[in-house]
Amino acid sequence: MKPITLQEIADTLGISVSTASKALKDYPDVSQRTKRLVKELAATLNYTPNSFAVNLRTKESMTIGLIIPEVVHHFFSSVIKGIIYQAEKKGYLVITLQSNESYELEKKQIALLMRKNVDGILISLANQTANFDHLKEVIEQDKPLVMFDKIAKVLPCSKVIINDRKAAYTATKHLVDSGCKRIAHFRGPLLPQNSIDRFLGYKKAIEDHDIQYDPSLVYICEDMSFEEGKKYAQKLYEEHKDVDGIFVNTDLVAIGAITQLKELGVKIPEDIAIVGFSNWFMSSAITPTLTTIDQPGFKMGKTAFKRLLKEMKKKKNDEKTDPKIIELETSLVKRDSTPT
Amino acid sequence: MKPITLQEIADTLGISVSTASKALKDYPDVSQRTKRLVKELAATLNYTPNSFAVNLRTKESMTIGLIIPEVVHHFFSSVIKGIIYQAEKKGYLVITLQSNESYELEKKQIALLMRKNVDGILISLANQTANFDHLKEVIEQDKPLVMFDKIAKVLPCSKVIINDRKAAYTATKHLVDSGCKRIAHFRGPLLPQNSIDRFLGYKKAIEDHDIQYDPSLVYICEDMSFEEGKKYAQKLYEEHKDVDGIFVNTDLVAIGAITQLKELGVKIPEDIAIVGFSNWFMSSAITPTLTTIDQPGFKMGKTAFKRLLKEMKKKKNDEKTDPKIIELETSLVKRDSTPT
DNA sequence: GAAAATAACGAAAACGTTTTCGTTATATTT
DNA sequence: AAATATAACGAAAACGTTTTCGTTATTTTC
Repeated sequence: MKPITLQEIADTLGISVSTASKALKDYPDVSQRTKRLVKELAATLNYTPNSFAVNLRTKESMTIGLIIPEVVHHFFSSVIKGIIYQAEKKGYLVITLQSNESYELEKKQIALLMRKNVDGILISLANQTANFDHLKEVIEQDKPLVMFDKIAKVLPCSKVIINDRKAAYTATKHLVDSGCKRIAHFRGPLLPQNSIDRFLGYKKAIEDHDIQYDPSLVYICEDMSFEEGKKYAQKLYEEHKDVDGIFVNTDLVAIGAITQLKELGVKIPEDIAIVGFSNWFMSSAITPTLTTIDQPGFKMGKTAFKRLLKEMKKKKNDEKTDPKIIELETSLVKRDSTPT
Repeated sequence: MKPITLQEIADTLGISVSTASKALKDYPDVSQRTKRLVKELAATLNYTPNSFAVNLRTKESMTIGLIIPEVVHHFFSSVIKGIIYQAEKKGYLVITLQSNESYELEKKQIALLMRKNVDGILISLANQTANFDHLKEVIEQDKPLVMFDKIAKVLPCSKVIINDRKAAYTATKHLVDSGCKRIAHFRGPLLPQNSIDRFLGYKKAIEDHDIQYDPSLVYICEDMSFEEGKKYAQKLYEEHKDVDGIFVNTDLVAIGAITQLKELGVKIPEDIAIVGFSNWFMSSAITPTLTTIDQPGFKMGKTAFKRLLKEMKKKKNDEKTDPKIIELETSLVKRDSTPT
């Protein structure tokens, strides 16, 4: 019932705690015979080191913290999966917290993780976060920190991202190349950098191809829901009969738009071509299948953890690491919502 | 840079570590004056207790483990959200692991969590898990354990579930009440109890209403994907022209089926009525909107943690708790895929 | 055969708290 | 004034491990 301790192993073997400990960790200054004895006894007694004591001694817990805006989200849950997968592979556990897109919560959670002495922190920012003092604090305390996807460019820490602007450019350019002359954009909220960058990519792409930028063709989706996709598709249909292409900030909204346009009798892609963003699994399921940008969530999670691990190791050796920005490749997935 | 310790506070105040500690925790045997002094200094120095030391002393870490078959899943991610939400509210952190539906991984992860000395464990079983020795071990070690959704009935621990059989009965009965005479069932894999129960509920419902059970109307979806929904809808359409209702194991498959049937020109709900299971957010988005069973994931997560917390507290007071089975209510959400 | 090297072990400090139990000094009761 | 109660503090053990540094005893070297 009571867990076995080194003390007990040492006692039954008539040796000291120190040699018992050293035997288990194959120190050179303990005889083969003793090592064998200790290891055998430990195995039969099912000994496992008390992790609390180990943590206290070694000052590390092999645990990292993860703060994410929203767990119930196809992209973020893929990232979580990647992080957990990679962490477990390397012997680390992950404490997950959800900021709910709230700055206040995010701030509290950072403090919480610092108090818990996690070995490192992974974070994707809440939309509401505009002040970064809580994160600066983390960096100043020399706690390894890696941001992913929703980042703050100004912070001196490593980041794993995609090039939203470039991807949006590619998506929009694909519409242009498909023959679209008047292209609308359903964008996300004003704050997070991602939706800004995607908007800028869109704008650059049309301007580079001699299409006049028209602000009235840009619709802002506050909560990026299916319903908003339908709503703005309806509005677009009423306000701009001449639009022949839409670049949508995210697949869910795009699918909402497609649903509505289909009901209005609009032919996709003949009348209006559509490109989404994310490559959500449903985008290959609907009719027509949705052309989109593949955003590698699982890989982003893996990469972010790998980077964090590197920084945690460096820290153990009292080495400094320079912040690194890792840009993951995205790709255009051509499907039936754009003409071949 | 170096974190502040009680020792340092005690030294600068010229008192002992013990009084410093007691002052912070409002022990009665320390003067108001000293308490004030210690608290003020602690505040200005930004003192936070070293959690590793606290863990070692108190033998608890205010951390629980969570093992879930798949993170990227609308229902499970809702449960996770509920767990994290409730746990954080009560000062607990959650270490999440993913079993990937693999028994071997699940076993390893249980061992891992036990070694980490989490205060309790929450688990939803992998489909592959048929042997429960690893969980019996947990119970024997007197570590609080609560199962949810995918449970093992034989284990003597608390469980939070829905009544799959009853819910499936309700769903199928709704089809009968809507006038369906020949009702098919797209079920899940053979192993997990949930798909068995849903099948049994379906079977009972039709038999209770004098409809002959016909095994050829039951299709097994191995991975419960959108594509399988399409595939078996196609098959059903070819093999059984007379079917006028389908109860589908999960919304995603149901939506696949609807998609395919629409393409075949089948009218929903006039020709074939459909009921799903889960109340995934997309089920209110598609056309026609999907009648389904609402499965309260977030609430299940909250409830499971609450139960675990109760058992953890009891354990601290050396009290025993009897396993309790908590059944959450489900409800039929009537939408357009069944006749009004 | 003395000096030096090596092998094997243990004592003890350290990690930072929490909590029990004494110990003083003062205040209260008879 | 003696006996008792109370208030305020500190010493020290304990949690279980890791790791440094001595200490033996044995072996090797010249």
